[in-house]
Amino acid sequence: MRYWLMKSEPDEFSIDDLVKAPKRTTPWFGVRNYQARNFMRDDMRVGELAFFYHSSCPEPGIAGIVRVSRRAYPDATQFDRASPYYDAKATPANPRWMNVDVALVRRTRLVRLAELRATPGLETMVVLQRGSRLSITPVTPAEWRIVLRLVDAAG
DNA sequence: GCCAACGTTGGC
DNA sequence: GCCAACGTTGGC
Repeated sequence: MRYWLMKSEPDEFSIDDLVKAPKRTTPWFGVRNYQARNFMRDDMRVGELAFFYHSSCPEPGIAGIVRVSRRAYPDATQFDRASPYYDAKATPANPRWMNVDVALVRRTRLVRLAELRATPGLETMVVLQRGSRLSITPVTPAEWRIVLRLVDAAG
């Protein structure tokens, strides 16, 4: 049982979009980085929990908690010529990109990046490392507990 | 808009 | 297989 952090640009898909989504569930489509894909394809299991992180926006930070609700399967957008995520080298017989589905556990208060950085015990959290750009990163159980306390604190 | 950091591409 | 050039990410 592992923990994760998953980045999304709120302009593209925000925690509020997930709240409004059918069954409060979404495919985590559009990942076009092999390392992040491999985490979904090889490691993420139904029931595992992840922080939903807003990136590339005025207030980056953790905005919610989600649960993996379906194991990885081919990302439909790679076959869609109209999609910005279309990949000409991918075919249904030979898909290149995969996604899991995630379901909302709960929206949380926004735990800002600066707050994460200032919190003892999170110094080695992958997402906080210099130059870290990976859109899906593992979170250790210890980090998960620390961030959960932050999430539930008054702020 | 800037730019550091990183990933990918492609010539050789 | 190397590595320079280029493109992308993402905080600021």
